[in-house]
Amino acid sequence: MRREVTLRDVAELAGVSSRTVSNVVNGYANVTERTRERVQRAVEELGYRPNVLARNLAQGRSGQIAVVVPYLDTPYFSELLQSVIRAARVGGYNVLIDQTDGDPEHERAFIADGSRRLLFDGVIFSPLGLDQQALTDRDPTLPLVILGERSSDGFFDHVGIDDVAASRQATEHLLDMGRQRIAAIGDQPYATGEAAQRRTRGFCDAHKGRGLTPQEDLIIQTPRFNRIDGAQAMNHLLDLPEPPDAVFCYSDLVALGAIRSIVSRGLRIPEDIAVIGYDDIEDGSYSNPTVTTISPDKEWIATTAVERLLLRIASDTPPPGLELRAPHRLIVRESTAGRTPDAR
Amino acid sequence: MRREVTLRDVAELAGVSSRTVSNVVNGYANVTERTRERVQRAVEELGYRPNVLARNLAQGRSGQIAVVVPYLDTPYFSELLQSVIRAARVGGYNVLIDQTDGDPEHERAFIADGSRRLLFDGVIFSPLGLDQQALTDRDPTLPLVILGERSSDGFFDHVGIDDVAASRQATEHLLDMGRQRIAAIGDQPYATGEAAQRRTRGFCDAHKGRGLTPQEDLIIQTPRFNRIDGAQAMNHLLDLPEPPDAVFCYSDLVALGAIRSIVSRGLRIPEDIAVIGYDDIEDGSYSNPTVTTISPDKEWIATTAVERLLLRIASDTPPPGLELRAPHRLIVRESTAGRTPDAR
DNA sequence: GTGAAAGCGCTAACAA
DNA sequence: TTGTTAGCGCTTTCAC
Repeated sequence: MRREVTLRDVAELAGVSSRTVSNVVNGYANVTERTRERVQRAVEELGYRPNVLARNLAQGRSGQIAVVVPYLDTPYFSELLQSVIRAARVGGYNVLIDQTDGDPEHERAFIADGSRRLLFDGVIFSPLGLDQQALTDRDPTLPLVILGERSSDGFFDHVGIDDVAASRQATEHLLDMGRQRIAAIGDQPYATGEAAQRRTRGFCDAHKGRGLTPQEDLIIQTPRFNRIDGAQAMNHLLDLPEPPDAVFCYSDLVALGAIRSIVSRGLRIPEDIAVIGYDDIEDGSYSNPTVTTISPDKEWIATTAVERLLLRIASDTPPPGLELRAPHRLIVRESTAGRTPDAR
Repeated sequence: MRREVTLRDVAELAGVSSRTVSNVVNGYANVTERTRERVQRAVEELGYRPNVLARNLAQGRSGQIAVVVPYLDTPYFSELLQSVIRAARVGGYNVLIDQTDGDPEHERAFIADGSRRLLFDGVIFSPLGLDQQALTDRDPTLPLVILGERSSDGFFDHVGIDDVAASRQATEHLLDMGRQRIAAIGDQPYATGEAAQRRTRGFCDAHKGRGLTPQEDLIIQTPRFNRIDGAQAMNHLLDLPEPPDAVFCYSDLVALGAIRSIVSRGLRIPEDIAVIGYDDIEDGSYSNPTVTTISPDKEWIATTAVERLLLRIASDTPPPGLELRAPHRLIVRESTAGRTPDAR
């Protein structure tokens, strides 16, 4: 490759020191208009462009943040990432994205004392395979914001909606529609299933709040929150001697899978079975039927996460870890309300 | 931040030169077993970890590749990205992802002589707003692989399926089902719509091959390939005095939008109107009805793109730009074949 | 097989 | 306001 034009070359041509050129290039400090112009001209004449790698080393920062999610092709994450990238760009940061496939080792590599540490100035992380303990054993110098699962240990920020309240609200909506046998799909009663457990709790709370008892056998566990999980769980439910008349799904993908199963059997939604989802992904507003769902404010989550992370990066004494509650709301669509006469 | 442990510190403790430590750390060259061990111990004792930033500068490479797509939340891209990340990881590369929102300026910034040039060793790029000309005015030193749209100018590789053939095949499938009035949704008759135009060509070729003439007024243009575009275009078609009995959609999202419109009007798929899509995204196999589609081999595309890019990065004399044809196949589902008796 | 030392190109403390 | 210069921490040529 051709020899690169360096700061020194520019300095020489412009007849100034490299320090001055650096100042001009970075828009720093006080530089005489005359000098600035002279430098500018030299820059253009030589086609100089700063070497990011050198700058990174000298500054000890990379100008990049990493966003780590379990699966990129989960619509919830890809929709969220979109907003994260935009927010980071505004803050002058590039975004390095990685997916972990939920592999604990891979996840740990990101937040532990690793050789990649300096590659990013901070990490926004949506863990899946790591339990709370593993989150605590991390590089303490790494600015970190956690999304979704888990809760803050006081040393990082955590951004997410109130799962318990949201799930309770979803379940109450089904109860309000007069449903009697409500199933839940997505429970994960083990260390890494915190988020799922919070949803189950909300589900039970809603029942208890009305003096009802949730039926154990209608709470179905799934390893993940994908379409296939929803389809399988729903098939199981439909095979019961007395199938449910409503289902609360822990994600919209699960709901879409469940809907597929229901429709395949020739049953009607919501007449025979009402379905509600979680996440408000775009698919849910175009499917047949469209899906009633809990809609977390993704824009708020993304913006807040980036904001807090940049703050952490900028501070030399790390701010206290916050528990940040994103707004959410219930969006009622066909899967519980039925087709409205003039739907289009 | 605490003072970092450097190579020199390790060398001092181990009583060797920094050169030797570097050799050990990188698994280079010939180092005596004894020396290696001594160094290894020092590394552990001090908790040394190499500084990626310094290494990058010294080597003049970043160990990162960028993947640039128009929209991250388009399932086709997020599914593809997933495979790209995996393939890159195997090759020892990190993936920096960016989305351009189809903005030509933003796109140009990535392939032009920019200050971010050194941040990635190569780029896999799926352009949307740039025409062929703009692609040619790029940093000639940048290893580049283009996905999807456009064709190679001989200086970069292009990976994609044969759009004309695939579209022809899709259309012929509809003709084979006895459809008479076939519409096409997604044409883009302007400079940046090459891919769309190739699909339109295939659509027309299929008709001509059977001695038929495609009807101009059934070829609908859309600005993008999203659900909303499909829904709107379909509504328009349904308002025609004589609506089509089949639609070829230029993406699965368009198909899903179209399906939504059709179902909303109480029409049946495929009895009244058959629908075929393009891309084979997961949604299409869980929707009601499931979507017949053209399925590009995404794994092949991702693997090949990464492979070629790494090859380009490694070569000092750039290899010739190749036009690489990914395999594709037609997947027949309910939107053209109807519900099979024992569907589940 | 190992050591010495010269970069890589930029930033920023210190001086002038 | 501008110049001088010492790093940033690693790689790598060249000599031993």
